[in-house]
Amino acid sequence: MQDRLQPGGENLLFLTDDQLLQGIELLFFAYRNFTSDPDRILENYTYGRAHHRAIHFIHRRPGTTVNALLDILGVTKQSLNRVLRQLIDDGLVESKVGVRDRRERHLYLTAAGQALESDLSSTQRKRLRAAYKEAGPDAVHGFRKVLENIMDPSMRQHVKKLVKD
Amino acid sequence: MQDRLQPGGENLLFLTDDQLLQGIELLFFAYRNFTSDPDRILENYTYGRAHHRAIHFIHRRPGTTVNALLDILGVTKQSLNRVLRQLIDDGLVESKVGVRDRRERHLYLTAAGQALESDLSSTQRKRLRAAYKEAGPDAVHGFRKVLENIMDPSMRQHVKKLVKD
DNA sequence: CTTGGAAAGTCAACAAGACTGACATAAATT
DNA sequence: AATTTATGTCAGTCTTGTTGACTTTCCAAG
Repeated sequence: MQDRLQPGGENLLFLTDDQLLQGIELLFFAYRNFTSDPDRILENYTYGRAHHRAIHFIHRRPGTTVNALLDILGVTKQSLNRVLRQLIDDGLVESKVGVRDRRERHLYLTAAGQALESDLSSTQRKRLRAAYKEAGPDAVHGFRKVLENIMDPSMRQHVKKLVKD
Repeated sequence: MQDRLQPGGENLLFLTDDQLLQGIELLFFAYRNFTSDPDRILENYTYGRAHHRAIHFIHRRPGTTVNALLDILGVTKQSLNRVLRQLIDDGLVESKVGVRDRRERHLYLTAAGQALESDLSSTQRKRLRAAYKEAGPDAVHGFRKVLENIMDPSMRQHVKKLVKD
């Protein structure tokens, strides 16, 4: 928009402090709206955003262990345990003792868990799909690139990429 | 990356559910890392993220009223009031009675408030600047475009744009 | 000029979800 | 046999959000 090419010079207007502050605000508002859809659904349950996060990552990484989940979510085990206990008690998550290492608990969504995941996820996918569609593939590529750069390098491995067979 | 042009067809691979789920995870991780820098600074104070948000928006919109801030932050006045009271008591924020409407309180950062704002902001600007720089202007444009599309239309007005004189 | 309502501030109680610290159990590893 | 690892649990604290009730200030309409 405002960052046109300077005549005969390099365009660095997108690095001004004002542009950066706008980016900070964009992230703040977009993220809040983005999480508001599932939050509304969760109001009908005794669950919150913490449950949503656990459900999302168990869905994406079925069979993941508690420790791996702790690593991804970056919370304490006490905090995660409270969430998992509720989800297991309510029959949304199944915890299976590891075969190779029986200390480990491998986590899976039950049918009910998958149903809730689908509900929560579909609102966010819908919002993101509309945003992607309107912006176009090039913009989406830029969006992903900048987000990846914002992330700590050590966390980038946690974004699960589709593996082509 | 994975979304190459299909031979003779339209490229809609960036709209697959898997791509969308990756986008959801990118947003989650990037946003968390993005807020972790100021969070670390705030640990040295009795402040949290709520104080940071108030400081940020008072900095960007000096003289804004409590009501306008409530609209932007989307919290209850009781919640905001607790935060503002601390910041005012600690001499980081100044509350001035409105001239035209003396019920209104206009909020400003004091010198100390500006100092903390600068500390908090600089960590995020640094992270974002590096991310922008590496991704390039086109990617930044796409990043902003998608974030704007993700936002509720009614919130877009709240992202303060630089006014060219 | 009175009064209704808006803006702001305050008090109290509560809940979610994060935290720390301490401790328990089972299983794998050394 | 001793130690480490993975997990689970209890207890208490903190931040930050919530609702509800109430007061003060003060603009503006009748």
